[in-house]
Amino acid sequence: MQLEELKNKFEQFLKQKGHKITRGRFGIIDKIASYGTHFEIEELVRWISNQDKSVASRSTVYRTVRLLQEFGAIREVIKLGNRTIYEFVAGKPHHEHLICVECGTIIEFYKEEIEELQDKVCEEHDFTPVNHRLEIFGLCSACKERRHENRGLEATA
Amino acid sequence: MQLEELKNKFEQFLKQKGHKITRGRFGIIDKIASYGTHFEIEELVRWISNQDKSVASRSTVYRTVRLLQEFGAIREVIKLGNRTIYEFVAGKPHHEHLICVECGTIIEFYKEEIEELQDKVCEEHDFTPVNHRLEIFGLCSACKERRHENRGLEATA
DNA sequence: CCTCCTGTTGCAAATGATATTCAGTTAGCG
DNA sequence: CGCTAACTGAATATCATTTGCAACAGGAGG
Ligand SMILES: [Mn+2]
Ligand SMILES: [Mn+2]
Ligand SMILES: [Zn+2]
Ligand SMILES: [Zn+2]
Repeated sequence: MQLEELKNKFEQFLKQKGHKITRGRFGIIDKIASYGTHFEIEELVRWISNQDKSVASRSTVYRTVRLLQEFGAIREVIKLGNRTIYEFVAGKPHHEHLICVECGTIIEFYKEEIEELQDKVCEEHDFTPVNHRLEIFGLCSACKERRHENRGLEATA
Repeated sequence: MQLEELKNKFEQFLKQKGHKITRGRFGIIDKIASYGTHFEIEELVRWISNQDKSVASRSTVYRTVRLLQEFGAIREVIKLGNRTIYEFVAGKPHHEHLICVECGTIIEFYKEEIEELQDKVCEEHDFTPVNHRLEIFGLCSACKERRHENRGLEATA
């Protein structure tokens, strides 16, 4: 399993920074990995404390998420209003997101051509890209249908 | 000037929603228009209160920015950490942003092909896009140079 | 114009997410 | 082991944004 590999690399990372290898930090990684999808920190905090309060406190979760971001295992993938949605990117290939503003459904996609065009744009502006985020907000097919139905009822009322 | 036209349309918008035409709301529009670039709300609040405290209070600025967003004259264009950068889009054509993480410089760009590819992706997922945001974070040319210089010094130390 | 009703404003206080402080606890080098 | 620096949890602070509320001002109708 590549989760172990990631943990090893994270260990290296911590050592290099003069940080310590602690139970809490690795417990959090396990929790995030088993959570399995996009998550918000508060959501994660609640989930962890429901499962096993001894893993880590809210403060440690926030601190560790930060470390994992620096390390590169976690990305802020969606910023909607004052919510921040993260993703565990262990091994997962890079991708972007479609977000349904009605029901919150998240659809992932990857378009090579878009990536290439971005590089082109950066070159044109002598800009060195480090990372990027493309968010497309709209309605998923289910919500679009639901809206049509409702509109129909209103029209006949 | 198209600012007047925008104000007229905003007036229509307000009436339709059962809202009132007030000095404060239009004063804020003028301030945002004359501010001229991307802005953060707190920044705008400070700027307005430096210029003319009688225009509007912090609360009214927040409330009005919200209205202008609904109306479509303002967009949240950049979300970085816990900062939100807005833009007055009156008449300005749609575009995306390159953001220098070192100095904060913002470069605007527009790539038709990227827009088209996005539409394609949405179709493929039966998703109805409402709006989108593409943020590319990295280093502007000036900051890239500066880094190289520093790296050079460190290397010889 | 005046009146009245409703939406609006400013301020203070509430939120909610995230950061920080600090005192007690551990990791891990020697 | 023993020590010291890093870590942790709980409480507290911060920062942006929102909300409650009492005073106030649009604007429709007279
Ligand atoms: Mn994803
Ligand atoms: Mn812009
Ligand atoms: Zn949906
Ligand atoms: Zn720069």
